[in-house]
Amino acid sequence: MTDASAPTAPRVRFAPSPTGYFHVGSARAALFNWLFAQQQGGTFVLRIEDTDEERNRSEWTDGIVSALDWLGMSPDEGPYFQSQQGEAHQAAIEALWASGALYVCDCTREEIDARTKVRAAAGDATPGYDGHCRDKGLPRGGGHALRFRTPDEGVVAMVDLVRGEVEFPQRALEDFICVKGNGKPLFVLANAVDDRTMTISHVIRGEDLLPTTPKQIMLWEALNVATNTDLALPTYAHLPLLVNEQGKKLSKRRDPVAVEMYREQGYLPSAFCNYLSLLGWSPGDEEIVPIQTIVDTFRLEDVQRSPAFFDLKKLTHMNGVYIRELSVDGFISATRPWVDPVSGEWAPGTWRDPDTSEPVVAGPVWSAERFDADMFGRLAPLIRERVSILSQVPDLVDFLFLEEPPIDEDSWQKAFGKDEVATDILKAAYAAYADCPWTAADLHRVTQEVGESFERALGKAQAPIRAAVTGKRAGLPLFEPLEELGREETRRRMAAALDRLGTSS
RNA sequence: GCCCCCAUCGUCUAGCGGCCUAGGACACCGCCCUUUCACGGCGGCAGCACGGGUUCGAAUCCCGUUGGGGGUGCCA
Repeated sequence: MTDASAPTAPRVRFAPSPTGYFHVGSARAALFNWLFAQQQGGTFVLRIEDTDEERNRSEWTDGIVSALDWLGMSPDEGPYFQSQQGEAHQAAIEALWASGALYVCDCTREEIDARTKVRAAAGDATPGYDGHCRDKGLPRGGGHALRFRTPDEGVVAMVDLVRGEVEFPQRALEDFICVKGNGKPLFVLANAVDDRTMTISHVIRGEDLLPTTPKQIMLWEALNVATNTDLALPTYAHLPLLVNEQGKKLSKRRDPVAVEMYREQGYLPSAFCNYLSLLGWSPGDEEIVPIQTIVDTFRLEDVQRSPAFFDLKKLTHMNGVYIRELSVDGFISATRPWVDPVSGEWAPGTWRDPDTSEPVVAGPVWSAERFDADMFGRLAPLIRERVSILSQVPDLVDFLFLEEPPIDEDSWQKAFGKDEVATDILKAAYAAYADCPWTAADLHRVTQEVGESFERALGKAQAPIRAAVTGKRAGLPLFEPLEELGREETRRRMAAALDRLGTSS
């Protein structure tokens, strides 16, 4: 038995067009749809709007599906493909035509623009198409487009869950094209028809689509009339745009918008979603909260109406917090693709920027044989505290897994450039390390003693040793890695450094 | 040009008429902790765009101005 008064579970859809990569703005739209569906016990539908007839469609669709999967927002239904809704689209077009909602227009863009210019000169600022072909009664065919006849007076009013009441004066709404000359529907029509066939209850999308909403509402109502149905209009919710530091809509050209890139760089999906949820919404007192808390407290009505700047610094900070909250084992397995890729598994370095065809991060610099998982595991707690994105890990441990430490010239200069005592300390430590007990604690003590003999604090005393053994001036605490490296290799590197300094050991 | 949307620290936000001499977070700047670097702790800087109303009382409501953004394709 169904209770007519019981609210039906909402059906929302995420409807991206395949473009080769997954845009962060899309990810945000997907997230808010997903959150709403989760909370309301609704259905999250994925619909690929692929009517642009492009190549590599399946590959690009795979990208969307796997990106959603990575983010933990796999759809309950779909993916459906707009390109496979041809029959429904044609039926809708025929019904609209039969009901007289459409008319044929044979104007060219040039003709329309010319007339607009003339009108402007005459002081009439009404833009857009002027209804030139409205009553010409042109026959269908001949490669001509079909326009939707809009009323001249009145308003289209809607209640947007985010924005409240919004009204559009009809006189500003031109007779828009909804069927191309080739008979295929335009986005505005196809999108609305698909929402009807998929019985979508809530359309949650970016603010950039707000201006097309009145057209879709008119289309929806015309479709109801034409097909003698009474499908309820979906409830709309238009999310604020994600913008760059200039306050402009995130653009593919100059902003880092590919979600794949964030994955490559080692952002955690949990942190990424948490950050995205903060753009235009707030969970309250604490902003770093589990996804379930977000699901529970999320309300479309609370979504901010103004655009939000996508702040990489804050995202990165939050990612660092999430990394530090990982268990040691969790950290090790999360880091694995960056330090020890397993063939067949996802690995960084595989995704190419569609514009440059370049990978965004490089893989490990050492060979698989040199990587020591046990050693890495023992050092993991020290590493975990020092990275905010996972792709920073290799740089912290490379010296452990390479034959020779990669010498950073700047660090070398800092360590030995102007401090002549540095070489003496290195020499003294080299000697002291010859027969001292080889544990981190002992190395700590012995190094401190060496430093004291030169009236140098430990902070100063460890610097030349660090440069000699790791090639860098900053990194993990020194003595644990030295213990791992072993007496022989550590002293070998110190001797090599002394050689390089032109001193004999 | 026209239509639409928006307006709290540099940024993301809390605030939904009195609890606000406006709270938090990121960033930034100090100090502390410290074997480097980080983490962490403490402190600091910094905001209700402007002008009119409404009200005993306005960041909160209304109007206007200014500023910003989006849309304006036989793209989606």
